[in-house]
Amino acid sequence: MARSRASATMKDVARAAGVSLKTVSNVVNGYPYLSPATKARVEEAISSLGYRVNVTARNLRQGSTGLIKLVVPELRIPYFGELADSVVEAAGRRGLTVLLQQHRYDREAELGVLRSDGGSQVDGVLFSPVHVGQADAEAFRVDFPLVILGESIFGAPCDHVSMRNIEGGRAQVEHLLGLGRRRIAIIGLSDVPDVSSSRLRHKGAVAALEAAGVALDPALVAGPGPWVRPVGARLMADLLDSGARPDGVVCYNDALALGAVHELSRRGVRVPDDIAVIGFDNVEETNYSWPPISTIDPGRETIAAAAVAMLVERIGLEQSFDPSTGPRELLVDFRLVARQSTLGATGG
Amino acid sequence: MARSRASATMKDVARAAGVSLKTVSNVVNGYPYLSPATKARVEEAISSLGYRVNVTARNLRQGSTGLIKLVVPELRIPYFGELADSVVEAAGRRGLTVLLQQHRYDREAELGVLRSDGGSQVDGVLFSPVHVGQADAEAFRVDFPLVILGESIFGAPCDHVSMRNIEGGRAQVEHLLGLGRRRIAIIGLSDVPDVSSSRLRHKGAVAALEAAGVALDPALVAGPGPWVRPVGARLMADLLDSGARPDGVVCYNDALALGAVHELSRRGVRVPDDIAVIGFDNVEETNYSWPPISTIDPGRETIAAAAVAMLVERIGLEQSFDPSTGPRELLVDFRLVARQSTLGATGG
DNA sequence: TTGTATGCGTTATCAT
DNA sequence: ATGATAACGCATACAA
Repeated sequence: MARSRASATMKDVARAAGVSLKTVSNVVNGYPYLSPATKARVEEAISSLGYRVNVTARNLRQGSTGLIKLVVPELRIPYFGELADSVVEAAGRRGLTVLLQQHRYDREAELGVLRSDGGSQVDGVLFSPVHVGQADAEAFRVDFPLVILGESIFGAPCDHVSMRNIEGGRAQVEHLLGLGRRRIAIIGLSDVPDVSSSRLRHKGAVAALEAAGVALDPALVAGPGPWVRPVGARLMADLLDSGARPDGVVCYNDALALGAVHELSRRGVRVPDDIAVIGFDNVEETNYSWPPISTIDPGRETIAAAAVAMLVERIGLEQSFDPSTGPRELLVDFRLVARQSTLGATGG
Repeated sequence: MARSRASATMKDVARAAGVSLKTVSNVVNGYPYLSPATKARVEEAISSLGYRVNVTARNLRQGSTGLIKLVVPELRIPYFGELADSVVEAAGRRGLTVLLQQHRYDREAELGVLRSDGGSQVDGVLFSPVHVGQADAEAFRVDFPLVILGESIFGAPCDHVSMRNIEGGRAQVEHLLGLGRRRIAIIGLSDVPDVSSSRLRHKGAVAALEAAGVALDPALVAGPGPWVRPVGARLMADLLDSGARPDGVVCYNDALALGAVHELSRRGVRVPDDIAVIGFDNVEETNYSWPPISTIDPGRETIAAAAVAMLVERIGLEQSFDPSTGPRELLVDFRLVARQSTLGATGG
């Protein structure tokens, strides 16, 4: 028997079961006050007709979609792949489905997210911006639920989940200093003047050096450039070619660290014997590179769960939440993960 | 002035502009035959009211959502992160938005995708199954547009895009043989009896060995286990601990290869001098590990674009496509990417 | 070139 | 416990 292409509606089910539309709706939505007989009859009709609720119609009627949008630079960057994984997971636990968008570091694309139609078709948006920042604060005043993820835009007129970037940068440097390194190079300093992850981490790093009375050699600071592996490799190469001889390298993300370690290995420079390297993000890959790379774990799952929780409150799915609450800022704690790229062989 | 929370509808715009609903609709949808005056008046009203089309209502009316669903094991696996990236990109080029779902290798979750409501709220589904395969062929007979991605289920009652797994496995082995390796180990042989990537790649690998008259030592075949880095490391360790002394290792995906190389490096085994290693997938990470790992490039972008194109045809967005077309199977070409894990240092 | 009327499939408000 | 009927916001025959 050929399956009919157009699917059955509630009306069809109602007719087949000899009940009204409302009754079918009641059955479908688990309304408790139903006579077992009617319920059975309706369920019978549903399965025999292969009826499924039309989610779009339900959405129209209820004014919500059960969808949230996640906007990241690009999924092929391991950090964002892992972040998306955690967000999809956290959203799923709350019955929400995630719709994905990539902005590929394009400022216009990022601004588009904040335009009024950026929230259409979804109940809310999680946004991980790169080139839209402090200077655009007002653009974040949108009329749909929005939570900023991972970037630090202070005083933005919307909720915001991030990690303690300053303290993270400080911890990176303190770790190397604690291991006796003194000629510390830095890879990943951005040239954007506002409050980016890069500037914050750098702020912490500089503070740690100053606190220890160690001078930061400007010749040992490399950047800017996208935070991807090839750039890490190139910046490391440039440093070495310029005659710089660091004994420790702080990279402001793991991709840069992976590129840097790659370049060092290629040149036969021993890590960490000659140069210790520490990254930032704790992507899975750092644990399986050789040597495994020390890094800062920003608590990706915690960030994702917190961001989804905040968004859910803004959407209005939590009774206990006061909608007049002002913009909130949550800074998640991190931890330093020490591996062989700084510690050396550990009696494997 | 406080922005009203409930957004304006076409009716509001029509009233404000002193025209009918239909006219507003015409303006919004770019209907060409409009007097410039009316058009201007409507646009004025639209912007002053901050009107945005209600996508849900439009979807209900038009019977489609502009959404497709991508189901993968998990996004934190680099291969699937990169695949999702390409799918989102390809979908975007066709005006479709991607909704994400993870099945985390859970068979029930995979079967759920194929249940009748798996396609609700979306126009079509791209599905990358793992534990649902040949034996479940009939389950793939669903009443929504569906394209299987990357897994080889032959004769399934739906479209299917994959790569030439058998030839890929053969190419891996031939590459090692061509470099003079004879004691070839294999990592990643699955124990599922049906047509999985693993079995197909293995089939090609075995064929290549036989064709060359090289015996495959059963003691050199490792598996099963999830295709992730720690498993690659463990299987490599087990091989070495068992006293096996391969001079080449074929891994059926890159994560296994990365784990294996990691373990070899940890033990001070030289790659490729002592043991050459080749992976499969060409994830970006293989190019930045040390040494860079030779691999098979399955043409991820091509696969994604082809899968989206097929899905678009099934959805009915292509006039030229005959909807009565039977299930199609597309095998994308691959290429071998030779790097230092098999070639050795190349005069860096 | 523009307006009127109807329906997409569902849920909600009243009834009974 | 169930039914009749009216929205939700939009697009489209059809009419003018």
